[in-house]
Amino acid sequence: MKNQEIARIFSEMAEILEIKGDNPFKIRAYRRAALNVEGVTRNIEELTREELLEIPGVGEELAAKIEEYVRTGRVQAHEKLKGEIPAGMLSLLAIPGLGPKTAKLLNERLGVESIEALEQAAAEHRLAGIPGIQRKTEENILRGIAALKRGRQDRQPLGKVLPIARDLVEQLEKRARVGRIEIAGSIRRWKETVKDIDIVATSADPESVMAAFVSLPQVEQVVMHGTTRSSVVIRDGLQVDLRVVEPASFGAALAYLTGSKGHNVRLRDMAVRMGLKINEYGIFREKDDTRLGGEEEEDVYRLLGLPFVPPELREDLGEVEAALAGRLPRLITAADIRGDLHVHSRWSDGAHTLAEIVEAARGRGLAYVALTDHSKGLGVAHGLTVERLMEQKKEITELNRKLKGFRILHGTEMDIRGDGSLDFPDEALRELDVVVASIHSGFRQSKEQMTARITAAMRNPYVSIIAHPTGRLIGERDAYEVDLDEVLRVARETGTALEINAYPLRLDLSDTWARRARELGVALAINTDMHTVSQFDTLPYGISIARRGWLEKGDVLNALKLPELVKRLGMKRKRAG
DNA sequence: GCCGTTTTCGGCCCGACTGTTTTCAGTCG
Repeated sequence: MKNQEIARIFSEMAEILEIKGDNPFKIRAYRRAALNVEGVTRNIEELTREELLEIPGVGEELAAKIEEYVRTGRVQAHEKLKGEIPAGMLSLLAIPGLGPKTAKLLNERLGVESIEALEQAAAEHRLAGIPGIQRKTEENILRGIAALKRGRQDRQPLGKVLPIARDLVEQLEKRARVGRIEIAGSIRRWKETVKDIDIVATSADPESVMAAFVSLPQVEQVVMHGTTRSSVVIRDGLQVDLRVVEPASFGAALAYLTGSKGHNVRLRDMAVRMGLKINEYGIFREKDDTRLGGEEEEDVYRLLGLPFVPPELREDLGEVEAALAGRLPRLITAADIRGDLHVHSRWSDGAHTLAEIVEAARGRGLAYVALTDHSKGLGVAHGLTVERLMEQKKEITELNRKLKGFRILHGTEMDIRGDGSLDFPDEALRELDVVVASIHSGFRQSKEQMTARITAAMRNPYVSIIAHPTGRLIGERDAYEVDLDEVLRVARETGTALEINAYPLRLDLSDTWARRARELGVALAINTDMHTVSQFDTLPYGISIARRGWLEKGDVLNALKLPELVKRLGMKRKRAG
């Protein structure tokens, strides 16, 4: 997939155009196209000209550039632009607070082309005195460079940031007189990684809230301290933005701060065409500035004639069009999930007994779990031999006999071995209700080998689900090379489901691939892969990925009631004869 | 460069904060 590379080229072109001082709307067009190309779920190389033009923000010109890149591996206009600015100048834009205008100015006046050269010039106070630059700007640039060098992490996993954000909200509620308060931004959209924390609140005394905010104990640096808006950097290098508005503006501010930027631009654009104006204070009639709404987020959508768009969909990836056409999906919710099809017990490397797992699952409203302990190939995890698998079956049968309104399905998380063979023979698999198969070794194999291993497993009539299909650990380990287009094709062909793993560092399939799977009619299972009962509580992360992938209840295997699930699992075996 | 129940040309989302300025440009979200 060249989607990412093309997106990077377009956004680099936007940056160069910005430095050159080109038409701002043209720059915005490149940015928007870059964002949307990145979000395209299909392999962009396979799209026709007509399909390229359907990407929001891609017109004839940019479609031609995409085709040029697919064909030749480069974009001439991009090469030409790169030649028009000094090499290295783009790197300066990575410094927070330093934009294209200043980068250009510094380059013209001092000839700096690298962060190191700029740092030295600033340290020698050669910046102050350039028109528009005084001592403070010089200090800010040095601070920005220092922050960059500290390895200001670009994006951090949602699973790490969400608890921190919730804690901040709790502390603000305790220390300041806030009315309504909510986490906004990409956290509220449940993006798998986030760059900063956005919080919006109401208060009768905004300035005191700001004062309390910038003096929270975990604050390391105050970036900005205004009367209604402040920014701080806390431990872990996370930036936190707080915005305080009047109660009448809470909904509008929440919508604005939730974004995404692309989504907001679309809404505001629609508003302008309707003679309305949207900002973070409300939605107004343009001609006389009358406020029409804004206390609730729903106001914004209602006044545009749209149904409420759930935050998870607000990425400008077709949700505005779908809302206009009345075709928004009825997204799956936590209440729809009836079971968990990927669960480990003490039989392999889990921490709990079957009874403890059942109790925890029931306590969370689930009606079934599939016990899927590891297979023998995974020695480090005490994988089960066929003999122990059959012993386990006895225990499950016993326990099921005593249970009312809950069922343990017998399964396995079977290792797909390095050579592509499976860890259990069909005679053993036949005895199980659910077979989850996954890769645990040979992560460095070629794309062809990986794809062949997974598709071979899917062609086994007993394999029900492929777990964590890309093997990634966000921020720790990249996904292995695998042709997911081919995996999806074979999944559809064989009737195999794919997993959305709810473990916050996994979350694969990812949102965009889940959406593609749904479009192809491939079933998904949202599983926790739990090893301790507390990990049942990661389910919301998996559900959020499913929602970001536009999934409805009907797309998800473990939203089925038990009898339907059992029937569905049997279908693949029957088809295979 | 994109895009159209206002338009195929002429628009294109909107505001807070900072620093350097005396009314605004740059940056960010």
